[in-house]
Amino acid sequence: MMRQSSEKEPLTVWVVEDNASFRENIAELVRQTPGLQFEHAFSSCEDTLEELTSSPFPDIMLMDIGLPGINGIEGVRRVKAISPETLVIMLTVFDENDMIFRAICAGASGYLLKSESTDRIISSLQEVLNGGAPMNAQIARKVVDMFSHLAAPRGDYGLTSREREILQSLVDGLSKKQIADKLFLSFHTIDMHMRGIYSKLQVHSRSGAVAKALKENLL
Amino acid sequence: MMRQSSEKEPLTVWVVEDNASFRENIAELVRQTPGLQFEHAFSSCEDTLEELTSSPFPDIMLMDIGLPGINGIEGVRRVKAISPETLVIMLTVFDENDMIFRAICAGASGYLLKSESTDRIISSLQEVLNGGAPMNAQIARKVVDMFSHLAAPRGDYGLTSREREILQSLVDGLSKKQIADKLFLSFHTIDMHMRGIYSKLQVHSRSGAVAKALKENLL
DNA sequence: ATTCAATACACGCATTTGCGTAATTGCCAC
DNA sequence: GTGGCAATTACGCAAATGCGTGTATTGAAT
Repeated sequence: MMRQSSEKEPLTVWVVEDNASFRENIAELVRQTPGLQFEHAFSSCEDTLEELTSSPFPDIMLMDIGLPGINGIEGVRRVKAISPETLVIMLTVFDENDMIFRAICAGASGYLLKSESTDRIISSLQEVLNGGAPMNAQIARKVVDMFSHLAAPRGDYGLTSREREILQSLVDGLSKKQIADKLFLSFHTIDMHMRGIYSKLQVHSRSGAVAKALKENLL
Repeated sequence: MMRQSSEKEPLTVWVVEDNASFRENIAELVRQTPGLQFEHAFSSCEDTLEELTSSPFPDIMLMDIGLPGINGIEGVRRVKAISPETLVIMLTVFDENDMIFRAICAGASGYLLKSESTDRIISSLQEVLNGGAPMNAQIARKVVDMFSHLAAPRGDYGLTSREREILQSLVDGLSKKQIADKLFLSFHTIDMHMRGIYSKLQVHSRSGAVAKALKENLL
């Protein structure tokens, strides 16, 4: 974070985009911006990954999603695998939910539409370096919505705190005896509590309980 | 979304904030903004929820996180439960990871620091109505980072397809005998495969295997 | 041709589990 | 002050599990 303050050198930027004119537009834009140093432009992930084996890693990469061959999603994943410090901003014509989700999961730090103004694209480079995650408002909302939908509603089966504690130990793979030792309780007590857990969760085995606990995150 | 274009009436805004002076600041700010109609200010979630039972629901709510009694997180949850259409923007002095996460999961559409400029706060109201998710750059990044960490990289332990098939049955809570019947195999064969699963996953019990399978979603 | 991994089946045994049944203690509410 | 409830300890037993050890077939890799 705040990389620009700790380094004097200009920030290096690579561009990965198969459309030649758009690629040149961006490149020119970066060249004209003080503090940024345009280094390479590629038309494919393959070329980019190749270059990564022999060049110093760039600080920022602007990457199209709809690339021929290795697409942008897989591209970010591979780039981040080689150079985790490189911040990748995805560029796309679509604002399709699934793509955004996958790009972010693959390690992208920002997600912009190609229709954004050039000013916005340049300012997003600053933003990402300052620890931000440039994305347009609608995309930000989708991310937030996905997050809240993804967050399981934590089903409550009326487990007591003791039972939750033991359930956690089950998830950790402990046997009744081990749990008893850990909690300074008798083997029989643990056995008893597990019966309570089983009946409340409506399962008949530890694996069933563990599965239910993790699937509906009850801990 | 895009509510302002479909409705002529000014957008109603409620403010929930225990600090009296900050509350009045915001209220005044809203009053002075054309197109927004300040309706109520409350110092607690309890009062707010009470009012929701008798008043028409507001379009937007600005809510402090650090409230006495019912806190902001629980507050959003309850407000959204009563009025899902109301867009809630959280206000906070802290930018603590866990809080952001919980607020978003509870249904907040935006997350701003109290240190933001008043201009920013007003513009965020427009932003949220336009389908955005106003949050400062650092917070956006944290959300994105949480997302990517949350997306399990589907660890591969070199399980064979047969082993994955059996692992799935374990997650479903079947016993060795049941799995054997289901797959038309001998009990012993299942036993054998489970040993393979255990050694590859480095666990020593079915619950351990189930936990690992679900935590790192291996299926 | 031979090694290797995956698949399949088998015996034995110590340990663990799931469950029926039962009793005691502490605490909170009515 | 008593009834209810969570938490605790307890015995016994059939069933299931985890694991050491062994054999055999198949297809892919070397």
